[in-house]
Amino acid sequence: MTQTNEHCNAAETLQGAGLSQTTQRMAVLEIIIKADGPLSAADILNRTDPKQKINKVTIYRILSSFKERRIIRELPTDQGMNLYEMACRHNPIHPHFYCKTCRIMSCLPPLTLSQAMDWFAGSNAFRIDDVHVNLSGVCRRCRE
Amino acid sequence: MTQTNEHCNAAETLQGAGLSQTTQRMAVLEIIIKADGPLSAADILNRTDPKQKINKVTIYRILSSFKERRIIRELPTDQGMNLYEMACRHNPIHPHFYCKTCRIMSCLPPLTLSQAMDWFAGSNAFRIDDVHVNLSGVCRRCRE
DNA sequence: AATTGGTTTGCAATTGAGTTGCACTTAATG
DNA sequence: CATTAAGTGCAACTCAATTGCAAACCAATT
Ligand SMILES: [Mn+2]
Ligand SMILES: [Mn+2]
Ligand SMILES: [Zn+2]
Ligand SMILES: [Zn+2]
Repeated sequence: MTQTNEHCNAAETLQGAGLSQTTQRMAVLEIIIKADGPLSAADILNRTDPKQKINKVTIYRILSSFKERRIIRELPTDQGMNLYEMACRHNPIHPHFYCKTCRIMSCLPPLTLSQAMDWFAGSNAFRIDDVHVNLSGVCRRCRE
Repeated sequence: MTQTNEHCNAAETLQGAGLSQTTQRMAVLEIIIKADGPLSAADILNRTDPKQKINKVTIYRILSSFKERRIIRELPTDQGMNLYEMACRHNPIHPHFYCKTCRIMSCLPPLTLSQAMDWFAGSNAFRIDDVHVNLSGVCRRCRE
């Protein structure tokens, strides 16, 4: 239910993605690696060293380039903002649970939809109000 | 791949949900029922009768109350806006495909995740870049 | 019919996440 | 070091969605 990405190394990850190793990128990546759940851009800003605060715009640009290079995944919420988590081999794609009250997104174990249904039927950990399954990419018409 | 909700009746639906039958609510609901895919608030506004244009705020409030009463489902996109579709018995919950190029969201047949993987592996209809599975509701800690 | 009170709508102003333009700074390379 | 493309900070901006408030609507009484 929590991310187990303590194995990822920020410097190596940047190098592997062909991104130069700036202090801002290192700081943002280390915050995401250390996090025990998905973070918003504001969460990341709040966790930066107050002595060398990174500009909000820079954080958005870094997140955007990390996402593009598949270092992180972007998780849209119903609340009009995105959350981010590591997309490394230690953190395979999985469902999430977003609590509308405390606004915390929890990671769930990877399951098929039907397994998930069974699991939730027998679980009272969450009261599920909504299920969203969304794929995105480029449709056939737009590729030709 | 398209919605088959031609069976839903706007007036009955409002009555069943305990909502009074105003001209604005009827217009919005009929637009969503007739649509052949999920619509944004702006899409709905564009489809209202120009002679009796409904205010944008009213549309948001109507969508909000429909969502609350489970008449419609809200589908967040990566693009910072929500899409809406009928949540009636004729339109069971299912995955969606959002094309980042033409910005059209297509409805996909209901499948388990593993079925979906197989289906997509053999299909070249879409180039899938992202998969999001999100549940939301209220967590245990927030319920007690 | 007129009165009442609660609900719904319209308009203007506002919020807040995310973006853009441009000048300044920094990291990588020789 | 010196050069230069890449990265960053700041201010202004965009745009979906929200809020406050007054006017309009509607149903239920008098
Ligand atoms: Mn996760
Ligand atoms: Mn759909
Ligand atoms: Zn909670
Ligand atoms: Zn397309």
